[in-house]
Amino acid sequence: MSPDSRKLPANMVRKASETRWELQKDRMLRAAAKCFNEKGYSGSSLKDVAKILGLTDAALYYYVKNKEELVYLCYLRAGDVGRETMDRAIAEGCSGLDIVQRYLRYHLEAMTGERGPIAIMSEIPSLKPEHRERILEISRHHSTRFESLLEKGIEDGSIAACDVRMTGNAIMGSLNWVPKWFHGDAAIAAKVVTEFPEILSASLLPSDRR
Amino acid sequence: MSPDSRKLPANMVRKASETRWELQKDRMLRAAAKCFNEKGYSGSSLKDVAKILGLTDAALYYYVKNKEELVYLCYLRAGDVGRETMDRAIAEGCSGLDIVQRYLRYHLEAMTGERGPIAIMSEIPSLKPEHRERILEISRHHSTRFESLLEKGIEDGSIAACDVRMTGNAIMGSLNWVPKWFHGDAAIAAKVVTEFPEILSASLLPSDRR
DNA sequence: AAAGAATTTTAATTCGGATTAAAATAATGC
DNA sequence: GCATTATTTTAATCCGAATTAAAATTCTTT
Repeated sequence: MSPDSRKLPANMVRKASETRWELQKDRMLRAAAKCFNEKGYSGSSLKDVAKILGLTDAALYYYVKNKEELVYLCYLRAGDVGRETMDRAIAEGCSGLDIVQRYLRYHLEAMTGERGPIAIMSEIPSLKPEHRERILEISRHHSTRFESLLEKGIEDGSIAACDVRMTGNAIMGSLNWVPKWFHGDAAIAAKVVTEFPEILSASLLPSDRR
Repeated sequence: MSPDSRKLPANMVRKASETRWELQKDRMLRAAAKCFNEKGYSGSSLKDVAKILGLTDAALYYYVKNKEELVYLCYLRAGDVGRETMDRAIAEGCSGLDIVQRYLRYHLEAMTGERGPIAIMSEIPSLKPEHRERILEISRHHSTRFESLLEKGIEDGSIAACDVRMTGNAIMGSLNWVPKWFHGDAAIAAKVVTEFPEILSASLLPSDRR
């Protein structure tokens, strides 16, 4: 039985064993993300994921109910990273353009750094209905938020007028694809983080800021 | 037995039945591309693909040896489209920038138009070794070609100096992702074709051309 | 309309990988 | 060190989807 399904005395503080469980689970989600990014959801066996962790496939069931939940959690985690990096960009940035560029940088730092690998949400249709709806909602919400950043920039004059839908798709598509070709090289990570925000935001610059 | 494995008298001209076979096979590859893009390679059953064609799963074996060959052919086809559109851009364009923009437009026209859907090469690792090597080679070659277009542009002054590797990754990533969210709407297709080349090539413009 | 070829279906068979239950090992609190 | 809980493994079982072979249907040609 997994430790979080244990009954705890109401006033008891959770301790080490649970932290370990969470740490292991997070390691597992990152291992899974790596596999899924490389070989796809159904193309990755639980044995593949377990091997990265030095475990047996059956051991994974101590952390998740089944494989579908494993992807779901990977996608949730990816959604968290997207939301958090955007939150931070909004908190720290000033103009619309500045926020967009910060968001791109923060998200790229997360993807290529400590928190990576992060799962590409490329097989949402494989999720069971409730999970699929949940992830779709998160995904749509993130896109919408990004588009409103663009609108904000257009209003404050930091971003040139554009079709925010298309521009959003173009920029986010490039971002989403990064985990497909980035495989952990630190030197490349540094380049990605500095170059990508510039490249991807170039089309946003109003003529007087170029 | 499939018609092209028949022995034909050396001077005999191939005719209708074979054309039909090829047409059906092409329909099948497009149906498969659609499934694979949506649900991934292993996530799509042959039954899924067959259903789109109004066939039974077993019927597909009249056209391909097995499922792996089906993906392989989808990827080959995607490679053809990439190569052809780039060929055409090179033949018709003048400056490096012009060629890049044409390539993007032609490729997007193909993806969103008659020739689509085109498979995203996202599960190359699932291919068997020979096929995988072949596709990797095609894929790498295409990237390299694109990067040399960027270099040509930098030399002829139509493109600003940049890291062609990163810039190539950024642009091609966005392009590769299009089939993930584009699902055949003609009005959107038109927008994609006109907007994307501009958005994606914005970072290439030298300061005097902005 | 009959013969032969092309195409598809029906009805197995096969196989890998997900899942489960019970047992074994490791860790922790007392 | 003992008892209890946490974690992992072993050893099945189960199931769906790929594949195959033979039969049925459809198409072409004459």
